[in-house]
Amino acid sequence: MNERKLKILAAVVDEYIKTGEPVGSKSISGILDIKVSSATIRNDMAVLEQMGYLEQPHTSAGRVPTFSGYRLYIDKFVNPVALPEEERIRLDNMLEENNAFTEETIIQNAVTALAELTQCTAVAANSSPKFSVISKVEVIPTGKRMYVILLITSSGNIKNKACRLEFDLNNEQLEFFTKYIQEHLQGVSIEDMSEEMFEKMVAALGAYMVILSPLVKSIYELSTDLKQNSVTFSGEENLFSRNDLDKMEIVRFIEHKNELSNLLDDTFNGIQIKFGHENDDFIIGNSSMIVSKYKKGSKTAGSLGIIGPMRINYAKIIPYVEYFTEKLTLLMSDDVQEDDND
Amino acid sequence: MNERKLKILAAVVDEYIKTGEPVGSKSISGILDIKVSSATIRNDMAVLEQMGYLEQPHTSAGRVPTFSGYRLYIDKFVNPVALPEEERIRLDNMLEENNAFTEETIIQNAVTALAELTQCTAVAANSSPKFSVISKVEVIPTGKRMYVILLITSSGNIKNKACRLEFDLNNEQLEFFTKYIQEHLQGVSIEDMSEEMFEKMVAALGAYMVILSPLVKSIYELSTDLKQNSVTFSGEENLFSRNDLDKMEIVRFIEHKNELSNLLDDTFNGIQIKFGHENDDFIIGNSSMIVSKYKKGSKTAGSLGIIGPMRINYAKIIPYVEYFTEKLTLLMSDDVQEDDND
DNA sequence: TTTTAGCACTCTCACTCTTGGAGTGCTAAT
DNA sequence: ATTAGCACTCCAAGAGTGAGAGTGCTAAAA
Repeated sequence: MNERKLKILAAVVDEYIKTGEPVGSKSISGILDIKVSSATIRNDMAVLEQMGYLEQPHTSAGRVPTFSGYRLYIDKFVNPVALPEEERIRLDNMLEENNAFTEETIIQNAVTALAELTQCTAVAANSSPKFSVISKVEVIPTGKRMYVILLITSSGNIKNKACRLEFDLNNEQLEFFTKYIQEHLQGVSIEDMSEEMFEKMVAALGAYMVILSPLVKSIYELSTDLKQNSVTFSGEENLFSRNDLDKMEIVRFIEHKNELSNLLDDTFNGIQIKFGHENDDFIIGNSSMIVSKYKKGSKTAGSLGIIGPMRINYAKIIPYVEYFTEKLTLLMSDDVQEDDND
Repeated sequence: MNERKLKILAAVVDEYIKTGEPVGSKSISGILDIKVSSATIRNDMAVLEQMGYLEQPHTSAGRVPTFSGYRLYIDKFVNPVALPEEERIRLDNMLEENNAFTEETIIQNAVTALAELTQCTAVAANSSPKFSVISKVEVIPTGKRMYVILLITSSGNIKNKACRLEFDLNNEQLEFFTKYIQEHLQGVSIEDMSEEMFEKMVAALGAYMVILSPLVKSIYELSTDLKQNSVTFSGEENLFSRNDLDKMEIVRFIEHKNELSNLLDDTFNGIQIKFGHENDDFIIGNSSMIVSKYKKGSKTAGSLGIIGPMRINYAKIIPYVEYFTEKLTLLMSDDVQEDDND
């Protein structure tokens, strides 16, 4: 593998990203700055194919990059540049749209912005709620035997759930229960809320147990909601404008999209690029996923990224993903700080 | 138009619904109980074509029903039967899944169930929140300068919004404001909440105006959320399994799906069937929409229905849509009654 | 030893041509 | 009013064709 071969590989990838057509030796010789004949390039391309970086759709077609080809290209030739100041300001504004104060809304904004900027499908898997604590529990009567449970976390996540009881509670009962669960839940970390904990709470209710246990059950259900990694999407419609996907692949994606919360599992930091069907997978074929992680304090709190065609402008997209995840890490840490000050 | 022609039309529609292929005179003569030759049927079909009930994709193909053909077929031959008792019980259970006590969750269940039962895309446009009143307003401090506004309506709709102030409120201020908005909003109908009303409220805050107006603004935003007809979907993925749609049509649908809230505009009661591209439209071509309305008290509160291929099993689907809307009307009225007893 | 020109070879894509089948409309007989 | 018969139309699928793009190999040139 020499300098020229690398350059040829880069040229093939570049051209393929641009046109989507297999690239032939002749067009490369036109593109490359070093002047060698197409025959020389042909020889080099044959070697690159043997090395596994290129492949031919069929005998007399040009070459197309393989997974490893893309990888090498990205490693050697994509140097993500820092975004210019004005672009960063623009992105910051996008994150703040619609008075986004809570984690949920900030992430929603990030995903929406990313989808818009890249014209791809953007996705975020947020597990940050798990690391926060219950900051507020309220039980609000809303009608005949109807009660709303309200759970607010230190990260600004707000969840509610309606619950119907067998009997109406009198003021005393309601006050007792509210006080009871506030004492037991406020300040408790979401991660620590277990089924056993709620079972103990029910048991400790004593005489009130029968009447109040549905409320506890509702709270338990809310807490499992909070524990779940939430996966947020935007720009799913951009999948349709891609003509390298047939309907079946899109169905497959939509049906399995929630499995994308797995994208948190990998332990690497920094930008990661995954190709569809490269491993056993949850990504669509012919697609690549550019994703990075954000943290809350020292813990990984979630991932943010895009899913686009494999022939995508990596150099343009990577800085966006990087910037957004950095920013999210910052914003999440703000929250943490605020909790400490409380 | 005689008896036999009607039967032929019905047979054509039935067969076309079954196979999706244009239907020829020969296959009809095999299906029909009255024994006439294919030549006779050919003559009748030519007449039916002239009358506008059938059409030919091309000269030497069989016949396909037109819009009017479908209409006539539905009017004359689709007699929706009442669902058997056990089926109704099954549907009732589907509506109650996941402890659905609020309008929102019940409608969500109805849409999900309908999509599952019919393998189509189901949609509901609910404007019922407009007819309810605010039953509860709460302002809950959740952190440094952060407050959550909680709005609960008599129909069980629960909305919340986070809001960040310039300063922290002390207990006195918070209590004052909570009391103030509770007095002004609780019991007020959603329909009556106008921008002017909120402007007056801000003005009346006097000295507190500057500090508290962001809270009022958030409440105003929540109230406009409530006023919006919410459109709920389920089974959108079923669009993909249809092979009479290309990607462009699906994109068109997804991009315009929120305009479907218009489906409330028509004033008819009972089951309505609309065909795509028949009028100027928001429905996909080749599709039909089977929709009916549900009421709250005496007012139309929303619509529920499905969007499927034009060649759909009307006799099977219509009873479902009918039953669900009847049931929704019932459940909505329960709510109203409960309010009255309050 | 590396590069290049030349050439035969391969494969696809777009196009045309052909053919079989399904279905019709018309006519004349029942 | 119905039916059998027949010529006609049109589509869909398959077979065949040629142009074009690109390759690999060989032998000569650098």
